[in-house]
This record gives sequence, C-alpha cells and structure tokens, in this order.
Amino acid sequence: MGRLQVDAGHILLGRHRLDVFTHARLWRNPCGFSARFNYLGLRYNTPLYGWVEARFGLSRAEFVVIYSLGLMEDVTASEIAASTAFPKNTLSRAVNRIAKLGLILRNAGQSDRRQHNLSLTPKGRAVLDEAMPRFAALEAEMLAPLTLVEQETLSALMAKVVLAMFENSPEPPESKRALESVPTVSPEFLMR
Amino acid sequence: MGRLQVDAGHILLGRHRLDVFTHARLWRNPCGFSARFNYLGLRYNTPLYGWVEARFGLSRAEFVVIYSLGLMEDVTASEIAASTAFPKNTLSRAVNRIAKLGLILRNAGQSDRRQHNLSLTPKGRAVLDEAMPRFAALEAEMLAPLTLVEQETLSALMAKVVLAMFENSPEPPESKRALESVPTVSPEFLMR
DNA sequence: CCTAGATTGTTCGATTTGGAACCAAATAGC
DNA sequence: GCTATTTGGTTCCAAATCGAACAATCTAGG
Repeated sequence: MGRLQVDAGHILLGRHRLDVFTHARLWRNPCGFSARFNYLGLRYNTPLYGWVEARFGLSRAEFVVIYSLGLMEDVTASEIAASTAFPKNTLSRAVNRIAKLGLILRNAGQSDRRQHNLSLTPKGRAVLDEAMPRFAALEAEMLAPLTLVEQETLSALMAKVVLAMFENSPEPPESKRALESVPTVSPEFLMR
Repeated sequence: MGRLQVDAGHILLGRHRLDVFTHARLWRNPCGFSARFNYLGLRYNTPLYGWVEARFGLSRAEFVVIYSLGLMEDVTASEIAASTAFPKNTLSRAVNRIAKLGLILRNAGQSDRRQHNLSLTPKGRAVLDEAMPRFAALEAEMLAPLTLVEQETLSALMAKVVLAMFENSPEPPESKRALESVPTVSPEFLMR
C-alpha cells in the first residue's frame, strides 16, 4: 500500500490525507472488510438522507418507503420491513405520515384485507424523480475511481457474497431462535 | 445471473430463495452497489450488536468505543465520533457508562486537559477478546463463498473506492458547509 | 499578554425509536 | 364449521437519540 508518512495525527497516502484512527479502523483491523463496507455505507447514506430530510422533510424510513415503491409497486409495509430491517412500527408510522402528506396511497388489498398495497401518487413520484439522480450520482462518484471492468468485477463479487448470505439466512424463524438461544436473565457479563 | 423462477412471492436463484422485493432491491436497483453494501452492513451488524447487547448489556455506541480502543490505544472520544459519525454526545454518554462499569479508563490528557485519552482495563480487554472472534468469524463466513484470490480482489477494489472518498471528502468543514448550503427555512417541499 | 475564536466534552430537552401488547383478519388443524 | 395459531398493522410507553446551548480549555493574532 506504499510508504506511509505520519504527521500531526494524520497519515499521508499518496495525496490522500486521513486521520490515524480512521486509518487504523480501515486498514489495521481484523475485520477490514466489514470496516470498509460500513465506511461506505456511512459516507453514502449520511449525506443523502441528510439532504432528503432538508429538502423534503422526510425521515429515512419515510423515504425508504418511497424508494421501495419506486423499485416495486404495490409492495406492503411488512415486506419493506423484512427486507430493510426497519421495525414494523417505525414503518407503520412512516407509511401513515407520507400517506397523510399525499405521497402514497394505501389500497386495501383485495386478497387479504389486512394488508395495504402501497403505491406512489404523482406527488410521491415527483419526490422520487428528484431524489434518484442524487443517489445515482453519488454512487457513480464513489465508483468513478474504478475502471468499468473493475466496477463489473466488484459488482459481481459483492453479488456473490450477498447471494450466499441467503443460504445461511434463516427465513423467518431467526428472531425466535436468536432470542431463545440467549439467556433471559439479562446481561451475563454484568453479573460476575 | 441464470434463469429465474417466481413462486408465491419468492424467487429461486439456483438453490437460493429470496422474496421478490429483496430481489428487486438488490438487482433491479439503479443504485445496486449501494443496495449491496447496505445489505451487507445490515446482515453483519444487526446480529453481532444484538449479541453484544444480550451478552454484555452494552449498546452499539458503547461497544464501538471498546472496539476502537482495541484498534488504537489512547484514542479520544471526538476522534471516534469523527470516524464513526456517532454524534459526540451519544459517545460521551457511552464513554461515561463503560468507564463507570470499569471497562475503560479516562486518563486526563497531559498535553490538552480537555480531552481524555481512553484505554481499556483488563475487564474491557476481556470483553473485546471474547467478542472479536465472533466479529471475525462472521466476516470470514461472509467471504467464504469467494476464493482467496477473489477475496483479495474484492478487498483491493473496495480499498480503492474507500481511499478515493477521502479526496472529495471535506476534512472538518463538511458539517458547516452542508448546513449553510441548505435553506434554513425548513423543508421546501412541504411549502408548495 | 489578552482577547476572539475553536475545540473537547457535558448537559438539557423535544423528538424519535422500537419492544411488547394489542386488534383484526386470515389460515391451519381437527 | 369452529377453535387455535399466525400474520399485517397499529398503539403504548419507557428509553434512546441527537441538535443546541454550555463550560472549560486551548490557540491564534495582534
């Protein structure tokens, strides 16, 4: 990774400059891969959802619902919850608020009257149409230092990792088993 | 990506099985790369920090401090805040609590009496020593489907992306400029 | 020196969060 | 067909969160 120079709490990597702790977090970390994708998530999501909040007054969960509807019409709240790991009550509130704002419609499902098939209104679509280019642009900017071939390679490798996670992923029973496998007697650690 | 079969709200990809919405989120998404690293973050962090909570009774921020001290001794709260994007007051509380629990020490800095150089106590070190193998194991499990060469490639490509982010990254002035560039008159969107 | 501005960490308080209990509707088992 | 269980969504409330104001300390510019 080239020669490093340390100076006043910073590290010089070529013309890059980062504080020594962030450097340690990313490169002297037994879990370097997770550190990196967590870092990417941080640097990607924070500014974008910050902008969404400032521009539209929508919380992250609220925008996630809209974004989800852009990907697939008629998705339900619990499907979004399952896929994004937002707790369902948070999502319930988000859905209610953006419905009240007129960004989505909640069509009582015809097959199952409990669930609401959500869909974007023109107003909701407008929000998405304004936001998506930003999201796409930041992603493109992130990937810009890679050649197209490298981008393809990265994409394929990550797809492979992601796909494999479904294998070991307990479909629904996870939460229950996870809870049962943990003693109910609260933090063991604090008891010794 | 092979032939797909849709069945009762699920998609079969080889022997993998995932709901159609998650499939859309990961593969029919204009921001597929971010969807993937966000997904990885989700599937990595959630179970691990859930376990930390159950096993040690430590919140995510609290454990992050301990983890950080494992990476670099004598780091300060604000350095962790800068690197991890936790707000500094959240971190302040976290530091106070785990100090009170006897997991870390707060040594008043000799050069700057405002800042506390944090360090692990043996008890804190024990927590870390028990937790790290889990973190490393899940990461290894995630990467297992890749060959060693592929793992190296993935690591290198991600490093390249991460490193390049520092270039465009405003060092400290970010927060201020971000706020100034946004109208203070709260959500424009709600005003039309 | 001495003051103005920055920076570290803490406190305060309005808002958000999410686990748990809950209701209504659907499904399974008998 | 009738109860038992599951599932989608909502409500409640204790607890966590984070922006903002703050005190203490440090630094820079005269």
